[in-house]
Amino acid sequence: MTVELFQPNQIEAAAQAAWNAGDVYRSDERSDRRKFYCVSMLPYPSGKLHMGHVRNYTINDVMYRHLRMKGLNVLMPMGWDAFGLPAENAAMKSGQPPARWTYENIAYMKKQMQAMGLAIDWSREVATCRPEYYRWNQWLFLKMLEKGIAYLKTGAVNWDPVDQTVLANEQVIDGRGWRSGALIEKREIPMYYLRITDYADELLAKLDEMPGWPERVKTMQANWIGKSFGVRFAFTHDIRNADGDLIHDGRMYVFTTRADTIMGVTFCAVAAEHPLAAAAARNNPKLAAFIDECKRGSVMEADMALMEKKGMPTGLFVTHPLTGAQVPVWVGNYVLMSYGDGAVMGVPAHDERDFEFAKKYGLPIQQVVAVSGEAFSLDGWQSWYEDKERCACVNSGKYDGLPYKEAVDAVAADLAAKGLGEKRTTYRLRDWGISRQRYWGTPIPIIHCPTCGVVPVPEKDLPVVLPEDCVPDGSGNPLNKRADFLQCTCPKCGGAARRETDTMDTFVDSCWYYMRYTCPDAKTMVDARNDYWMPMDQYIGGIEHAIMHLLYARFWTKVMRDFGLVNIDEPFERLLTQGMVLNHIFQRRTEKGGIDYYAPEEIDLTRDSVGKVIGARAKDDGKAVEYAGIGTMSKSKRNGVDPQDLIDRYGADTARLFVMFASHPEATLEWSDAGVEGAHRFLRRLWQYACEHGVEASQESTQDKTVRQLRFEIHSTLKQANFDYERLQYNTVVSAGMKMLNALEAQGSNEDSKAAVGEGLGILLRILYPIVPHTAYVLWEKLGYDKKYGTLLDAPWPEVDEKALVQDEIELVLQINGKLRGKLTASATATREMLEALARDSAEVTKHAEGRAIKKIVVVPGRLINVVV
RNA sequence: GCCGGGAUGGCGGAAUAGGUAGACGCAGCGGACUCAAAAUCCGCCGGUAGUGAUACUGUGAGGGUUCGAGUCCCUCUCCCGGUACCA
Repeated sequence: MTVELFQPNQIEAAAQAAWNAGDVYRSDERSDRRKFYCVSMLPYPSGKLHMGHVRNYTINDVMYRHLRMKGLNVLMPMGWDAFGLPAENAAMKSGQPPARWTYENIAYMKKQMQAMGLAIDWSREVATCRPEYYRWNQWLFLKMLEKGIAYLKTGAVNWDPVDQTVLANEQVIDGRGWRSGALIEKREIPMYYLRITDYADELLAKLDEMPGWPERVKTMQANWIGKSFGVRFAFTHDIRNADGDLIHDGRMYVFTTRADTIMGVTFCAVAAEHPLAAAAARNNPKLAAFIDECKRGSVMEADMALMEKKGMPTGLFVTHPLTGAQVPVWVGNYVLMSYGDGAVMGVPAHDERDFEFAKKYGLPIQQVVAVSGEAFSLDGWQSWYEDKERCACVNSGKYDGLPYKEAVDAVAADLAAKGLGEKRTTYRLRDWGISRQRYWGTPIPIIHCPTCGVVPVPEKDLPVVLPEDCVPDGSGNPLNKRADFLQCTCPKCGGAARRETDTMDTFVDSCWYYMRYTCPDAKTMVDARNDYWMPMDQYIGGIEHAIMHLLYARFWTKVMRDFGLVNIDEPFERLLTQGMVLNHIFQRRTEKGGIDYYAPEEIDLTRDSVGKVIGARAKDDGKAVEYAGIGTMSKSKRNGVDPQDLIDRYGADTARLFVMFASHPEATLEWSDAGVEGAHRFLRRLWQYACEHGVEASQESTQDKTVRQLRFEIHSTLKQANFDYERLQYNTVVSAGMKMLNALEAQGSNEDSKAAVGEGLGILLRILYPIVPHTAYVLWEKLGYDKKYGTLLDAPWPEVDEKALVQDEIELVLQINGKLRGKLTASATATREMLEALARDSAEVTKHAEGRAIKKIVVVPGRLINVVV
């Protein structure tokens, strides 16, 4: 065998040329093998790949190649989540239309993926910004509108009063617009919503039938849906609005999961947007000012939860439905109009938030439940109230002594008798608002007619095509300035009308792209090919998508099912949530309060004597930069690492090997390239060894002792690698490959070992191939294994020779009182009694027992003997 | 704040159902080869004490269960992800 230098560029070019020539990754539906459909969450075309992408697609590629060798009909497609905010941001900077930026990024990133040698069937490529894709977003939206699954309602957005535009949460920094620096206001505007809450029960219940999903993801989704049982009831009143009409027919509804504490209500709180608040503010300038204050600030849950709980009395009272007491109504900044009825009952004695609110504003606190053995105190919050199963009513009149469940039943029955309340199941989950006041997205197919009102675009007029030459400038949606898009005729009356300019949330795009891959040229949304490939066998993507994307995609699938488009309930059979790849973040505040991010390579770090980072400066101006800790790699934070340098320097196989070896796929990974050299060194060694020792196993291995030892090493390592492949723990598969090469190298080459070396090398190339396909593929052919097994793409997966694993003697650990004290060698067939005797008579036991009597001997077969004295 | 997850040598990580902690690498140190360097090869490599055998100690902190705990339970700290308009 001629020894050539290991030259990744040549090797990878040759392998990829062979694959492309044979179009070897194209999959179809005619195979008689079992299908396996595996998909990586489609990337946003932000410009360049980063390490998170490399990790994601390599995991998918490893799985593809492994299972294809195992004889499955595997499909791995790829596409682009091509609509979204970053393209508009880039447009504002460069003056180029988002479409151009997006298509250029797609072209570049596709080239990078091809250089990685991924087994992608590119004939199925989908870009969500193409009309032939998003027309079906529009089509299904119209069907949902028809069925009432989509509906119109108002919702709160961030309004920048200076730039006169709606901002995304990300564009609001410390309550100010990222470009204008202006204080942001909440504004209620009409939006389309999808009734995901109608599916809440099924979305929750089905989680129990999804064994292929990680527990943590199912727990997060279940908590997000947040099913709770309680009572919805009304406080009555006779408060009227500006027109003199009774507000909400004189009923202020609230929901509670703790109806057993209803006798402890000492106040109520409503949201700033609640009609009662508006009514009270009419003649109360101070309250009006407070309501205005509440409307400023963030709409984000995290901010809301952290902000100081503030309130102001309205001077209005409502009537307690059971006691008839007059209860003061407050406006609270922590009450959300979008959650439930926008009003809550206040029971300061037994709700932590109400307790703090009452303490702050001097409201009465009255104990109405107790747990035996626990003392009630006004000094601080006591968590035993939260343990509702232990609670029983006190100071509650007829309910006294009733435990939680009975008390809730009794209260609910009494409220129902008065026609003021009933038991109700509620969800934390809210309907999904999909309207975005942005340009670069799927146009919502609606026409506004002065005569007919809101008119859906007829199906025959789909798609409503988004013009691709707009350039956003930060002052609202550019579609509003496009007469050719805006002006249209009403499909109902034929009169002049205006087209809707809101576009859809990009989460709509990612709800079903994986179904379009199965039939990218279908004349309908999906066709029969989708029934072949779906449900997807394995979905792979970042843990950050554990809730929203995955829940929306599940919901969308159920809607498609209910329209008869698919015959599955759940889209994803198995889910692998890849850990985030993190890197350092450096930032500097702009004058207007925005944030400029600096890439790590643009920074000089100063460290103290122990190497701890104590300062950071920008290389360009030498001035200080704030270190913002560590966070997930992203374009927006500019802390992504482009894998291209790695690929150019060491080749794709080294990059793939290194990323797979670095950690378990599901573990978070702090980026460091220390160790890349080691990965490359390993491939070089493999190449060198294979070239020098490559022989086809043609004869039976001898029974020579070192040969038997080598075969034991190879087959036990193969067994481990098989197990690790099954549980998708690819980092230890790499370890197994390294161990195997170590074992082969340790074995000198001679006539006795020739067959075993040939066998071992054939196994090694196959277990490494999914991870380093180019090197393994080229070596496989160079060494002639293809003549025996065929091309490595479809070569049979190696089988463990159980006979090679049989050993005559085994080593057991000897413990005394659980402490390691020595080792024993015993026959593999030794009985428990023999092992106990062996331990009893050992020098270690004599020494460490120090004359104490043996109480017990624990024998773990094949592992250890623990002598308890 | 709330929900989910994580923390193991100087570093990345391994330990499959509670059973030898540190596999496999990186870095480092010592040596071989070399005029020299690189590359390569061999050896050492958690800490403390000891020439050594060995002993003690050690998986974020504190407590518990067990013959035995990185792994199970309780309390806490820090970090990461999500928190509904980043994707």
